[in-house]
Amino acid sequence: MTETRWLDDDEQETWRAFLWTSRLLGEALDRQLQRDSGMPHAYYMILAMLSEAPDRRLTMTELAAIVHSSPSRLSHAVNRLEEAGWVRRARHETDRRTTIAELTDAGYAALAEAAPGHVAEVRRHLFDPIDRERMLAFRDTLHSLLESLDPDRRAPCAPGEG
Amino acid sequence: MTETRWLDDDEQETWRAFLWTSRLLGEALDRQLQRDSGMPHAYYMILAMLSEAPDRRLTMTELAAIVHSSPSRLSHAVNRLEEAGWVRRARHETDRRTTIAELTDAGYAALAEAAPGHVAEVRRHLFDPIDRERMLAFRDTLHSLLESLDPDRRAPCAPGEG
DNA sequence: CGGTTATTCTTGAACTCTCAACTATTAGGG
DNA sequence: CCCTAATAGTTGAGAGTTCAAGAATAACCG
Repeated sequence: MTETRWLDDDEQETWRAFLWTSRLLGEALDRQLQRDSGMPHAYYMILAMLSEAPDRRLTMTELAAIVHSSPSRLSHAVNRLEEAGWVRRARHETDRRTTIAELTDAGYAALAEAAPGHVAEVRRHLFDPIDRERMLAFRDTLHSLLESLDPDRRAPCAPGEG
Repeated sequence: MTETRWLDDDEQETWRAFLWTSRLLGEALDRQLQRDSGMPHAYYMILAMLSEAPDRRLTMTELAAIVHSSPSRLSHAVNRLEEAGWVRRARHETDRRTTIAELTDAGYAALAEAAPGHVAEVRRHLFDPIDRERMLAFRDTLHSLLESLDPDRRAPCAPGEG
């Protein structure tokens, strides 16, 4: 046990600003999606990532890595999404352990309908308030943080339509 | 309804980087606190904010604003914290509607014991990976976002020992 | 004053997430 | 080959959050 090095004032302010920003932004997006499309943001993300995959199919493990979810969380979520008719489970051809999650047409339609409102909300809260230069610096900093948080680089931040 | 303006590649990358960063960081902190101190981060924050208040007391409304919580969430949380003996509810002198939440000595002790490990985790994930210059730029960007997300500026990011 | 409105806080139900435990299947090593 | 270990996924219980509803009190205002 070494002596604790406390946060100085600048660090304190940075940390709390990050905390409130991610909290408020997350809540704003959850509220908008829940209200307008009846799904939480985590579920939207699952549909979005599936929609970008080849044949709109991914194994549970692949999907969990992409949306940064625990296996358990994803399994529960897919249960709900299946009940809603937006996702379907299928068997893997050769490995009988693995389950494949597949976006249904209804799921694609729900995603397509939800997307505009969601993107507008992201733009309003995340991109309207800052100019492009600051956005790019912000992105670089986030990538540095991610590298430390997720050393295995499981998940891409690359483009799609989410 | 106007035509949707989708996110371009840089925006997409920025948005996802922010999403995963806040998700992973939040989960890391929750896990550390839950494991080492038996409380989720939201509860730690409540104790921390109370500890910085005059007499370690705040009304529920004040506290909710400071920790960016809904009244309901805070009420449930204080129920648990009261069961744990870390917080006590008291009456307001003149306004019988308002409840005052007060940090107990046991609560202060729990906070003091949890703090070093928590701060270490914040430092490890948030400050070790980036230098001071980028941290300050990061902070400024977050403040811009906060201004849009929280126009009433309800909550301070100013220093304390949280 | 008296009635409406706003504020403060709490509750219960529904839902999501976490964690630990568990099943089933495949891969590895003597 | 067989036994162990690793991988893939699911489940149930417990805990936290959200939302809508409601109770109590205070403030407003004609």
